[in-house]
Order: sequence, then structure tokens, then C-alpha cells
Amino acid sequence: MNVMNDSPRRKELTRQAAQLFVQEGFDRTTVRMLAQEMGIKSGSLFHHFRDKQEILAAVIEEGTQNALLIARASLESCDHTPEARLQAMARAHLETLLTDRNAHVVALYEWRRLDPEARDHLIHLRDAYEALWEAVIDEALDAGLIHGDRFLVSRFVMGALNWTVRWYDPAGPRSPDDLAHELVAMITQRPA
Amino acid sequence: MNVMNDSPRRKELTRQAAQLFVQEGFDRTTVRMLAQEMGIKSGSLFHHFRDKQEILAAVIEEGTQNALLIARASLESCDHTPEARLQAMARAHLETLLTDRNAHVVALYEWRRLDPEARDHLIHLRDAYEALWEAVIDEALDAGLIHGDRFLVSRFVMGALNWTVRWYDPAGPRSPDDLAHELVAMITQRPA
DNA sequence: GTCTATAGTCTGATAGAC
DNA sequence: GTCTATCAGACTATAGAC
Repeated sequence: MNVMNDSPRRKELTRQAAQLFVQEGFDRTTVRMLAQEMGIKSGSLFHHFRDKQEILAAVIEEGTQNALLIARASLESCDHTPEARLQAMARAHLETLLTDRNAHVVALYEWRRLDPEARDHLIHLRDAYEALWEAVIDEALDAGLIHGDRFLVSRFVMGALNWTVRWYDPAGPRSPDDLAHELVAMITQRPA
Repeated sequence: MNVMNDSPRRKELTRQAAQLFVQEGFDRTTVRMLAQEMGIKSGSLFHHFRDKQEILAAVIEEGTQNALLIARASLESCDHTPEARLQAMARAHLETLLTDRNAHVVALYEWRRLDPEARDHLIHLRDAYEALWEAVIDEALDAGLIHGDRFLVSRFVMGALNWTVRWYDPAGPRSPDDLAHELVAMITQRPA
């Protein structure tokens, strides 16, 4: 069994697992469902992953890493104003949540299902992503664009964004970009 | 089996189930765990509830009903300004989520685990609670206290509040009331 | 790398005595 | 209203052939 490799095959299997975990939740997703989605039998799955937990860890690592990369790229290609940077972060966050609709959602909603060892391994990645957010929030606070406690504002903003997964309708009239714009408008107190 | 009764016994069992559902999640909570928490054997559990699903429905009904009652009471005993009312709603919401720490959390986080019939039965209760929120948001919008789209502002505010469950530390320095105050300050753009 | 077959465990739920 | 005993099915994971 190939533990901890990064083969393209494993990446693809991880992507398919993510989709099922979002649809059904980790606990309700059986190894048989995963295998079927991947077009193999359940026994074969354990050639690629040691156990079901390792699949979850792979999905969450992929989801957080991806969110981090996209957020960084987004920050590098936007205007250098606090408001533009805040908006870029919100848009990037929503796009990984609502457009890809898989690994990042799993990272947020199934984090508690990780066993302690996997959590210890992935917590640094998660911290890096949250640190990026807090830096951008800090800039907005320093510029007087928003007000309040840095820790609480970060948590509230991320919470508002994370919860969109529960109600957002991709077929509806609003794009993730619209949502990002409206959220920033809400906390910077400008009419949308 | 006593389906759909409201005996004090059943209420108490529902309360204990809620605690386990929050701790472990619905899927990972077995009927044996529930029975043990209740001080009976697993077979006896089915005298009070038809099946595991019915326990979940009872918890969610209890949690939403309670949130609705507390929110209404909170609105009736606060000042009649849009800001005070917004704060009262936020405080009530957080108190049912973070202080009771059971049934309302289950209502929010395990809603998707309800089977379709139970969802149909409970959706009106949930709608009533959300309508209360939207009314208070509307007042704040009309008064110019906040800006934006009524639907989006409601969803963002509720998301920010709901996500506190994931990070709030009851042993920390902040009370639910502090959080409510900071959230309202954030969206009304006043220094905390 | 995938298959078949299955071990071993846990699950929700039922039956019937008390 | 609670108990004991148990069923039938589903679950993760393994073994060994190809």
C-alpha cells in the first residue's frame, strides 16, 4: 500500500472522494460507495489508502492547500488597497467553497472527524490559511475600514462565508463574486 | 410505543440525546450510547421512540422551538430601537447555541440528517424563526443602521453566529453577550 | 493494481418475559 | 416501562489469487 505518495492517480481518487464526502458526509460514505465512484471494488481501495481515515486526511489536506494557494494568488493579482484585498480573500474563499464544491468544504465541515494524529499534522496548514485572513483583516482595521477585535472579526467573517455552503444556490441569481462584494459592503458599511 | 407524545420523561430523554448528538454527531451516536446515557438498555429505548430518526426529529423540534421562544421573549423585554432589537436577537441566538449547548446546535448542524418527512414537518418552525430574524434585519435596514440586501445580510449574520459553535470557548474571556455586542458593532460600523 | 471471498465487528431494531 | 436475547444486515479491513 502506497502510504503518503502524491501520484496523479491518488489525486484523482481523492478528488472523487471529496465529492462523495460533501454529498453524504464522511460518516455516511462507505468504502463501497467510494470504490464504486472510483470504478473499482472496495478491496482495491486499500491499495491506495491505508484506511478510510487516510482518505479523509488526503481530502482535507488537498482542500486546505488549494484554498491557501488560491488565496495567495488572488492577493497578488489584486489592487493593494485594504478593501480590494479583503474582497479578494472573500472571493477566493467562496470560489473554493462554492465553485469547486468539494475538498475545501470537507476541510471545514469534517475537520472534527479527523483522528488526533491527522489533526496534528494538518493543523499547521490550517493555521497558515487563517493567518492569511487575519493579516488582511489587520490591514483593514489599521486603515479604519472596519472596526472591532481582530480575532472576533476574523471569526465572524469566516463564519459568514463558511455558512454559505448551507444555503447558497449555484443556479440562483448571485455569483460567489456578488456574495464577496456584499459581505465586504456589509462590514464596511457602504450601500451595496 | 408512545409516538408523538410530550411526556416529561420523553422531554428528559430528548435533552440527553441532544447532548450526545452535539458531542459525537448524529451518525456516530449509537442507540446503545443513547440508552446508556439515559440509564436504560437499548431495547427499552424503542418504547419511547419509534426509531433513531424520531429521536433526532424530537431534538431538532425542541431546539428550534426553544430558540423561537427565547428570541421572542428577548425582543419583548428589550428597548424598541432597531439596534437594541438586533442585539437582543443575536444574544438570544448565541445563548441558545453556546449556553444550553445542545438542542439548537443539533437543529442547525444535523438538519440534513432528517428524513424528508421530518423535514417537511419541521420546516415551518424553522421558517418562523428565520422570519423573526429577517423582520429585525428589515427594521435595521429601514432605519439606515445597516445596509445591503435583506436576504444576504440575514444569511451572513446567522452564518457568523452559527459558526461560533466551532470555535467558541466557554472558558475563555468572552461571554455570549460580548459576542453579540461585537457582531452588531461590526455590521453597524461603530468602534466596539 | 484489481479481483473474489470473507473474517470480525457493530448496527438498528424486534420479540416476548416480567 | 424495562429487561434479555437475538436477528438480519451493513460496515471496515484483510488474505491471497491473478
